[in-house]
Amino acid sequence: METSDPAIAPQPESSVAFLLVQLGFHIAGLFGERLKPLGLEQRQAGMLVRLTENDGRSQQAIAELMGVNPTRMVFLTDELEKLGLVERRRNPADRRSHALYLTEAGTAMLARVREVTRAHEAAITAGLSGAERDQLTALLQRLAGDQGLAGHSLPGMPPRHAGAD
Amino acid sequence: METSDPAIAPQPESSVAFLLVQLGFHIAGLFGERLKPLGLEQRQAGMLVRLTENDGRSQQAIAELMGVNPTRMVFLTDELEKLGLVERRRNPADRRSHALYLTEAGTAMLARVREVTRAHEAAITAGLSGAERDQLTALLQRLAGDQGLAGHSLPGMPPRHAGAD
DNA sequence: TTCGATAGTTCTATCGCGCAATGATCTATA
DNA sequence: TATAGATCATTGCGCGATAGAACTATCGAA
Repeated sequence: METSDPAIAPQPESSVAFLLVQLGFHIAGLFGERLKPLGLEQRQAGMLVRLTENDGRSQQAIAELMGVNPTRMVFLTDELEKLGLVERRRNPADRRSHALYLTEAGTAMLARVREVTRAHEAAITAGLSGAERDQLTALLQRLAGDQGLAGHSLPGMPPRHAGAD
Repeated sequence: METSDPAIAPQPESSVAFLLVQLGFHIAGLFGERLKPLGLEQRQAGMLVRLTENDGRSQQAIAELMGVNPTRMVFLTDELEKLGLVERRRNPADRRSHALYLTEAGTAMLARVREVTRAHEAAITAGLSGAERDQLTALLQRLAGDQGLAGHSLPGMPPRHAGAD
């Protein structure tokens, strides 16, 4: 414990926790910026991703997957439907529920989202070597595992970002 | 680039950016939880920390340091003053401005905040060896530097956290 | 003294969010 | 078949956080 004893490291800048929070918020905001040219918010993009993996599930099922309130899900779906990216269809087996499907435009948009995501990741890790990237990924995954974070639960992305200057 | 080619890593769970966002939000929320027994929010605690380093500066100066709106600063200062942790004093040289000072209670509270911060950091990094912690810190600092993040700009902490079940 | 600039405060509009109530529909049971 | 309770989606309402505009007091300069 002599290498980095937290008891003598009161500088928040050298704290893992602080750095993670700072980077997390910054990167989330940055991703929002990168998404703007596509006319999407983070949540909307996230929903598109969830949808491909779960095409045809009910709104509530998707909402649960995303960890969002059913009420919000209505609004979120409204927006994506208005954009023509998602389609509500009555489930003939249970006409209470709306099954959600990606439209063709939605699939195309998802491809663009994936491209943005790739560019985003590349920009973030541009300063690292491949080995460092792997190292970092492994460490972060360890932390995430320790904290009981499953891969699919996004707690909450900031809707907008002030610009962080 | 054969070790972790982003072009063939579409799984967001293995993305550095995604992990950082996920961890950042989770850890910020967790810190908020740890702060609750003290009766403080993250922003308030953050302001106490900023204040020790800048005792006697004007509200606006502190606001700028923290990257918050002057309007918010008024409210923030109000709260801390109501709690008896911070004191507004008129600056005799310029009676428009309010110089901010930590009270004795504020200094005591700051010590508790630091203790919580230490425990928080320890809990986050409990699963890492000292060497790994150093490695991770170095990598994160590199990223933060690459992103142009100065040590003092907290873009925005979430006021509360749903619990993330 | 008078004028423009500045620090802090207050007021107000906006936005995101969750809870509760509602209508439609399903399932179970008599 | 008919009725009761549960479930899905939707809508309405209010709360809390926030930023921008307007206001007051004070400063510095002409």
